[in-house]
Amino acid sequence: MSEERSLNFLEEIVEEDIRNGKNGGRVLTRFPPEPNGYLHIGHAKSICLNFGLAKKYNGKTNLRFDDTNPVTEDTEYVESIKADVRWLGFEWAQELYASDYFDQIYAFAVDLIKKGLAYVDDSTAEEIASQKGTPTEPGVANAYRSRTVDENLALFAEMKAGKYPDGAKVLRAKVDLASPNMLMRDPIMYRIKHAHHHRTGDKWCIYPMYDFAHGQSDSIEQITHSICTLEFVPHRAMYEWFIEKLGIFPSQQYEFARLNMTYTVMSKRKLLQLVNEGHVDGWDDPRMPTLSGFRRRGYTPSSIREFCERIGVAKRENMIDLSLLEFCIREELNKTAWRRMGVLDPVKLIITNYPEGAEETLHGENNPEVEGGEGGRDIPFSRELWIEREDFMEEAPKKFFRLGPGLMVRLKNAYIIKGESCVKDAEGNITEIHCTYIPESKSGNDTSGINVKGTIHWVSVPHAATAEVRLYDRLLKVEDPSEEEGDFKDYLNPDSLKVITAYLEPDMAKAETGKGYQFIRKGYFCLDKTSTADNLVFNRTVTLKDGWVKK
RNA sequence: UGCCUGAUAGUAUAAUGGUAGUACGACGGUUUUUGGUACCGUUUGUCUAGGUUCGAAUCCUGGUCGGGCAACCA
Repeated sequence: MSEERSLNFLEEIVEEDIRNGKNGGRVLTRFPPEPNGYLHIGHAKSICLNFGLAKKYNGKTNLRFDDTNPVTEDTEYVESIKADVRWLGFEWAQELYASDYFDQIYAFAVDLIKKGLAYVDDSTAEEIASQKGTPTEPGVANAYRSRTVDENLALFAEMKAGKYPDGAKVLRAKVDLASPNMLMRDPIMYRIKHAHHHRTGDKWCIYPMYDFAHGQSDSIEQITHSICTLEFVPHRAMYEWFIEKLGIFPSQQYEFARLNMTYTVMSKRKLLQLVNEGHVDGWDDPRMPTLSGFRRRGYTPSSIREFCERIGVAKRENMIDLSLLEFCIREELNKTAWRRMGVLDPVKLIITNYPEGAEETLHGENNPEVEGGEGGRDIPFSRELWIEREDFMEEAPKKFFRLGPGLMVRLKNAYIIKGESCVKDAEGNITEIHCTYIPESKSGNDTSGINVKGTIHWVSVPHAATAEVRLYDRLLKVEDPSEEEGDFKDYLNPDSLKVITAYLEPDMAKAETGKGYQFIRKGYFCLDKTSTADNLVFNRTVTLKDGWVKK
């Protein structure tokens, strides 16, 4: 029942805290996206970690939007993020916004000014940058740093009141201009932005920076374990400094290594570029590593959760094989997807000894992985079939277990046939394959005594449903574009999408949205959101694992 | 050249001073009306040099290599 699994380092921390009675054993985490883009699979790791940890230790998780920069954020993103988190299968305790705390955070700032720990600086961004020094040289103080508390109080109030234009002044923490940690060299707490905020409207013209909003929000919510990615490690000193000086609830920050995956990019900036420059169809293009992209591609929430579970979590940089994600979705779809036949690269097969005009109805089970097959469907059969072009070879090598002159193969759920000949056009392309069938070899009723090594899929020509099928492949040609010369876009895979017209079993006209189908021997597919009754559109989620390597 | 981090098979991740294990991948086999699935097997690893110890992936010291840090972004 309870399998012995070793704990990851975050679980160890939490268990240790519980053992020590820290926070009364309470566990409260948060998932804190900035609503300035769509969630991707890297966020899924964070979501699974935060919600998973809370669930495991009887805690809760808040969804908090880190909306402190009004110029990049939008409610469109808020809505997509909520939908994606729910789709992944998680329910948050509270939906919160950093902007809900603006009054409180402002009061915190006033408190620090009164304590002589914050000051208003009139310097330009360039001046502040140069006065900060470099990693090897300390920064230097300017005259504003010694302003009196009263002066700072008055100036800060004026900043809030809108007396100054953008960039005229900032509020800075008075920490240590010589700190080896650049972030401690008097970081900016507030900047002036006369911008409309998607939630607070025009109430504010000053907005807190990340360092003076995130930890404060955590503290206000009494978050016990604030989990973020490694690039925030140097921020932890500020996180703790503010909490200590403010004397507020001591949330604690812990960092893990973000997810990187081969053959894709994960940064919001790059994903935005792909969308804006039209390299993809939008945020939910099935090639995108976004959750909406994976959803449209046919990935299930449970497969992504399983993936997040399997990749583990640690503090070292990592690059996960795309093949692990593919394994996760195949593993699930193999158990759930209904089997159907679809010919993606059709060539006509004529059964010369099957009567012209005749047809019959055969049967195939929906899912061989399930006891009883989950029912089945009727499959029309006739004299002319579509088969896969690659399933016929005029001069077949030894271990080619498919069709060729004199070679026998079984038509899935139907008869054994024997290849006879083929017809070619002027260029030598095969246009028609002729074969004969063995009437007593009918599937389920085979008295022929013949054993064949191969089985191929097919679709009856007069009965076939026609569909547009989108074959997706990896976004990039290389595992890691950051290891290559030049821009990541130089490495976009030109074959990441192939649109073809395929012939499917007529039954596929009744395909349901959100359900995964296996086109036998070809892969897993799902109905695209643009599909209509007149114009069926399928997306390939992933191919089947292919053990057949041509010599 | 400052500070912070990290380093275990190809990729991830365990082993918390006591047999280096698991998964994915790759390769091979058995079964198979999907060259899928399932099952079985093989393969490859503790960055390096010292030290402590009966015993080191683990502790100590030096080095090497990777990632991060000087946004009025988060």
